[in-house]
Amino acid sequence: MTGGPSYKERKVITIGVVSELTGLTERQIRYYEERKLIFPERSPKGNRKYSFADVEQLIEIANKREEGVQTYEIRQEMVKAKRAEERKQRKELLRGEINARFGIQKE
Amino acid sequence: MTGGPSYKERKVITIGVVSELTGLTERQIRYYEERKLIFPERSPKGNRKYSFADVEQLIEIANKREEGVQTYEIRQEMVKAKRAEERKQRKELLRGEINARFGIQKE
DNA sequence: CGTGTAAGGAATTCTGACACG
DNA sequence: CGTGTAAGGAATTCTGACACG
Repeated sequence: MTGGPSYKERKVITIGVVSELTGLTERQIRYYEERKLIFPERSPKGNRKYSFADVEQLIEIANKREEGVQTYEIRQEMVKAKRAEERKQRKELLRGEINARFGIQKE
Repeated sequence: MTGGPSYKERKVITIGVVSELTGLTERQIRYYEERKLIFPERSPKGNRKYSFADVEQLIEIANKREEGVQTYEIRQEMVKAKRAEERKQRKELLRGEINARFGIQKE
């Protein structure tokens, strides 16, 4: 809990390197951003920077595209997964609060 | 044991980003390479690429430089540390071989 | 020794657009 | 829809060198 995001999440990789790592063209990578499938940060002067997690996400996207899945569908899956994740988070938070007030000694 | 070097060791970061991350100038970073304190890889077209481990190494170098330690001395420390590491490795390897031939059932 | 800087060139990245389908 | 490409400009990176000390 000290140094911020881990190596996997730090956004430090330029688009050219991401292209090498994923086999995708820069055009494709920028397009997937336009379709909200990937969210690079920007350097001070506006260059895109990606994390290893982004690279892995892009590889998954590439696989789905090869299977003929459209970017819109991939986007829907992502939104759905994200909502499920949030539900889980809220549930755990709630369980924690309940335990803090009533828990443990009760049973 | 599958996908090669981990996030920490993959050489994917360009010198400009390393400069931001470490606070060192590109000139300094290239000079420390000349003095064999750091070993970036090269992209197909010759651009330097660094790992997170390299970034951390550079931060340590920067700290030592601030204390007035010369690059030559830093280099010596690195060589020494590397040798100690190799000795440890050989020792473990040897122990493993001995165990494989004579170990365990003997006692 | 360690670092700054100006120099010139090559490679990178960016955006907006046209093309095909 | 998803991707290629040519266009023009701005920023990046590279090397070898001179400077100071």
